[in-house]
Amino acid sequence: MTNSKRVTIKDIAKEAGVSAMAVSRVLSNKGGISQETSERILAIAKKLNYRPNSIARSLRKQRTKTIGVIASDSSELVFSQILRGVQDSASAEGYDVIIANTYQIPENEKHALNTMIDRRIDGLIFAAPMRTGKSDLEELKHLGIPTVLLMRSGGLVGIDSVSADNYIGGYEIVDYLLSTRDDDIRFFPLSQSRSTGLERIAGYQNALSDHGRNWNERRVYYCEPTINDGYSAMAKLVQTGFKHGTVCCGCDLIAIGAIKAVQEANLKIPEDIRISGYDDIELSDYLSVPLTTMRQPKYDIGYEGVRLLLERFNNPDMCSKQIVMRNELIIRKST
Amino acid sequence: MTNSKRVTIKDIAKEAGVSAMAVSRVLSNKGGISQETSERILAIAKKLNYRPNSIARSLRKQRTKTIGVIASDSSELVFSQILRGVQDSASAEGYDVIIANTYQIPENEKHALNTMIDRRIDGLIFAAPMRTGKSDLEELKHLGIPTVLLMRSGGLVGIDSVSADNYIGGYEIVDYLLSTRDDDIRFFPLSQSRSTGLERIAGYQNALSDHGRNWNERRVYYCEPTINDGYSAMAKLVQTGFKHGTVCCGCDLIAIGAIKAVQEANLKIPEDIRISGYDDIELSDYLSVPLTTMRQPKYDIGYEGVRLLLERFNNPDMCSKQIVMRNELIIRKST
DNA sequence: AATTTGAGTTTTATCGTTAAATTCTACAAA
DNA sequence: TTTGTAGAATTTAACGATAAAACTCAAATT
Repeated sequence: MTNSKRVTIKDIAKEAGVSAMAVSRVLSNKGGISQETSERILAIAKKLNYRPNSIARSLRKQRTKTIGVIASDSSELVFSQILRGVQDSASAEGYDVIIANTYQIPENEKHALNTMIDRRIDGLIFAAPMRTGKSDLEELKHLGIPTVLLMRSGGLVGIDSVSADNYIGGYEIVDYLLSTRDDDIRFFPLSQSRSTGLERIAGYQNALSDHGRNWNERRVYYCEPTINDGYSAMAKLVQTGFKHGTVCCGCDLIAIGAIKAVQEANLKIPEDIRISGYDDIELSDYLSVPLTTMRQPKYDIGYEGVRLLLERFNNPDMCSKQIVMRNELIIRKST
Repeated sequence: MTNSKRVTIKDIAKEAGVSAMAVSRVLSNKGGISQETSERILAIAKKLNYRPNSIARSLRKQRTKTIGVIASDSSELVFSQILRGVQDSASAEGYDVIIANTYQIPENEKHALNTMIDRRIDGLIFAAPMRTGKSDLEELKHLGIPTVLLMRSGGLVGIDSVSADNYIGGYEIVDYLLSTRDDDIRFFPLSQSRSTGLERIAGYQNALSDHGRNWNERRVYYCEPTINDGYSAMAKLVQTGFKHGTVCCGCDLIAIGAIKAVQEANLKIPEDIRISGYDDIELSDYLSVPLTTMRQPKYDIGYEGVRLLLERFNNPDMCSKQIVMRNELIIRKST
C-alpha cells in the first residue's frame, strides 16, 4: 500500500531546478518558458507521473468544471436516457457531472441543492418535476448559478429550458387516435401537479375539439407515472363495464399497467381496447403488446440541455432561451 | 442577475468582530468558543446565508467526500439500478457521486480514471466490465485510492468487490431448466471476455454434468448483451432446423432478442421453445413473453459496494473482502 | 557607454478553510 | 505577590495552483 504523497508542481519544480510557476506555465501551455526548460519540465512531470489537483485549481480559478444534475430518480427509464445525453455532452466539453436524486421529497431537493451550491458547481441541470415551486430557482439565480430546466417548459419565465413539445405531442396522439377509429376515448393522464401533464392535456383537449368532441372530467382518471396506477385505473374502468374503446395514457408505465388489466379482463388489444402511451421508453417495442406511443427525444434533451448551459456560461446576459423539441408518434400494435 | 461574491467565513468574522478561525470553529462545532460569541456568529452566518466552500475545505482536509463511479453505460438497465443503490448509500453517508461512462472504450476508461484521480475522489466504484485488465487497478492501488469492484468477482485477488454469485446463478438456472423438461438445451452466453459470463458458464457446465450431460461448444453461440445479438443468434439457430428445445441466454436482453426471433418463426414459447434470461431487468414481467430469469440484487450490490468502500476508508489495512450475494430464480412464462 | 527591450523566470499574493501553535485574560492556588 | 491554569481567541502556516507584478540578464538600439 504505497502511501506516497501525491506529486505536486513543487516537486517537479524542485527536481527541475525552477520555480513552481514555471512548471505551472509549461503544464498549462501559457508560454513564456524556453523550449529547453519546457521539455525538461515535461519530462520530469511524466517521469513522476504528475497529475494536476483539480481541487486546488478550482479554488484558485473559482470554477469547478462540474455540472450538477438534480433528478427525481436517476434509474427511472426516461431520465436515464436524458442523463446519458447530459453526460456525453458534458464530457465532450471537459465537464463532469454530479447527480442527486430527490425521489420527489422536498427535503432531499433542498439538501441536494445545498450540496451543489457548497461544491461550487458551475451550473445546474434541473430535471426533477419540482413540486417545490420557484423559490429554489430564485436562490440559484441570486447566487448567479446558471440553471437549465429539462422537461418542463411552460410557466417559468426567464429560465433556460429544454423540453419536448408536450402540447403538440398531446394533440397529435389524440388526433391520431380519433382519426383511426371513432371511439369512446378515455384518459389516464399524469396527475395535475406535473406541468408536463398539463401541457399534454391542453393538447388532448384541442385535438378533441378539432374532432368535434369535448373534454369530460368524468372520462379522466389521473395517475402517477407507475405501472400500478395504470393497472388500477384500468381495472376500475373495466369494472364499470368499459369493454370497447380507447385509453390514452399519460406515460408508458401507466399504459403498461393498463394493458395488464385489460389482458386480465380477457379483452383484446387493440380490437376491443386500444391503448396509447407516452415517452417511448426502452423495450416498449417488446412488451406483451408493443406500445403505440409518443417518442420524446430524451437523449437529445439531455445533450442540448448541457449545450445551453455552456452557452449561458459564455454569455451570461443572453436573454433566456426555451428550446422545444419535437416528438415523434410511434405506431405499434396497441392501437 | 446578482453577481455578489459568495459569503465566506471572513465576511462573517468581520461582521462579528472576531477572527476567521473563531467562525470556522463555531461552524464546525470544534468548541473553544464562548456560548455568547458562538450564538452571535451563528446568527450572522444565517443572516448572510453563508454556505461553506467544499472546494476549499477539500483542499485543506485532503478529502473530497466524493466517490467516483466508472460505468460502462449508466443508462443500461442493470447498471442504473446499481447506480441508484450507490447513490442512496453514498448520500446517506454524506458523500457525492461522480459518474463516468466508458462505453467499453479503453481510452474513455483511461480518461475517466484520470479525471477521477485529478478530482481527488476519496474512493472509486468500478462497475465497468473492464477489458483493460489490471493495470488501472494497479495504478489506483499505488495511488492509495480505495477501490471496490462491482459485478466482477473472480480473478482479482486483493481487491474488494461486491457481486452476485454467477456460478450458483448459472448452476441453478440450468438445473431448473433440465429438471423441468428433458430437453435439447442451447446456450447464448455472454461473450467470453466478460468474467461474469465465464463464471455463469462454469455453473451451466456443472449443472449439465449433474444431469448427465456435457458442455458442447457446438450448442453454444456467444453474444454481446444486446437484443440484436440475441435476435440473430436465435434466427440462425431456427434456420438450422431447431424447432423444439430450450435456450439459456446470458442476459435478459439476449433473451428478448431471442424471443422475437422465435415469434417471427411462428414457434410457441414455451411449448416449442423455452427461453431463459439472466438479470431480471425492469419490465421483464411485462414483455411479450414474461421472462424466466435469474434476479440479481442490483440495488443492493450498489448499496453494499459503497458501504464496503467506506469500511475500507476507516480501515485501510483490513484484508480484502469479497462480498458475494445470492441471486433469485424468477420463474415466469418463457419456460 | 548608456539605455531600451523583451524573453525567461521568480516572487508575491490569493482562492476559502482549517490544524497547530501562540497569545491573552481572568481567576485560583501557593 | 508570584505562579499556574483553563478558557477564549488570535496568528501563522499550510493545502496546490495560478494571476499579476517584479525581476534578471543578454542582445539590440541610441
